[in-house]
Amino acid sequence: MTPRSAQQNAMIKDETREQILSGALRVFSHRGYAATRVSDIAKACGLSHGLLYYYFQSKDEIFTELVRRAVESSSNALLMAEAIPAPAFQKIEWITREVLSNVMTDADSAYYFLIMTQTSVTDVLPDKIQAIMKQSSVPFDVMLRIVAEGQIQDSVVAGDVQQLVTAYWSAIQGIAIYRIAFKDNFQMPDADILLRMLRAV
Amino acid sequence: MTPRSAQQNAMIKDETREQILSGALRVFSHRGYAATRVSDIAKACGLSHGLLYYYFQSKDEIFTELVRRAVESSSNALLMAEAIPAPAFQKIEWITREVLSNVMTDADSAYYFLIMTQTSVTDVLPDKIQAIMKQSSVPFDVMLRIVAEGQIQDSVVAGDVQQLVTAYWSAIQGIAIYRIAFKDNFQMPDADILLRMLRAV
DNA sequence: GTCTATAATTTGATAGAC
DNA sequence: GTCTATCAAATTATAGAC
Repeated sequence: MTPRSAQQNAMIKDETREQILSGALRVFSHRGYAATRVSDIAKACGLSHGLLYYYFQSKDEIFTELVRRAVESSSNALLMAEAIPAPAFQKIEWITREVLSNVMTDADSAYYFLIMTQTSVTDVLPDKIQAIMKQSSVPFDVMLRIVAEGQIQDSVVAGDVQQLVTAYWSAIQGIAIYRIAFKDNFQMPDADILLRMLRAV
Repeated sequence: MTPRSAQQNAMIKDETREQILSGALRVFSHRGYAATRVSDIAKACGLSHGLLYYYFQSKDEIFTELVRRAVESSSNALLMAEAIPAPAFQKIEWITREVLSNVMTDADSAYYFLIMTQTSVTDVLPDKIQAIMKQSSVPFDVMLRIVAEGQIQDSVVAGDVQQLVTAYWSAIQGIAIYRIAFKDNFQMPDADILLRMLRAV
């Protein structure tokens, strides 16, 4: 048997790392940070308890990486939508359909939503995570700007912008959670139902 | 000092029991079932660790009682609204304003929502609780009936009833969670914003 | 009724064999 | 790279003093 090259080793290491993060996402999202045991994660990704500590320094570090990715990806998605050269309401439509479609077809997408929700509610979390969570308002802030823009363009209904976005974004998050809770019995609402909250009459 | 009467003792016992449940609701809702330590609850209600076991047989039993109350109160509220002798959309309006008002002014109300959400998502829970949770679809089912009634009366927009209620109820739950996450920075959306999802045009 | 002390388990994390 | 064995700390639940 020829020895593995350094490159091959690096690839294996990378894959296993992702494998751990994937299993951890599933477990953390369903049980929350504190309730998740390291051995639960190990079992979920079919690896030994000890091996996780070869890839990550602690349970904290695994969770932190997941929260970091959740914040990063949702922020990027919203900032990208904002940059689309189109009328405000078209941006809102695009975001809504994109998010709902992701939540429906990609389980991880819904899990990331759930992790963010849990993290925002829980009072006991490592400091590092608290710091990352402070950037978690980016998606909400982007929505505030787009909705305000839509009101100027008369495509979004009049009313308090903060209230409109709170209702809209709460619904998005609520749907992601419902999708996980109901599993196969879940029926995804059409984007138009949500858009009625914002669309000008 | 005169000895306490049996009646006085019973009152104290009842009050302390409620005190425990009140503290437990706050802690469980913020940390989830498994992450909540019995000593956390004891600290939250200013009682000793051991005393909780005088009132409840286990951590399970405390949580079970809270879930039972959450299911019961939300079911009762919705069933009561359904029984109001009024057009369907007026029932929906009443429910929406009532729930949002409660979530805003009564912290416990929002905590109950959060417990229900967590419980519906988590995969590892005592069997007893799983059984209670099966009744948790009552509010959703009531909404299904009222919305269908509203469509017949042409006061609710056309469309798949399941989808409409999923969007509406997800938004309600999402708002309750957001209210807890944002605390004093939260601005409650006006009920009309949510009602636009359902109102006929 | 309420507390403190403690027993039995379980957990996060480490060490060392392969 | 991956596993098993093990430690120190924390947790649920109980026992017994007041």
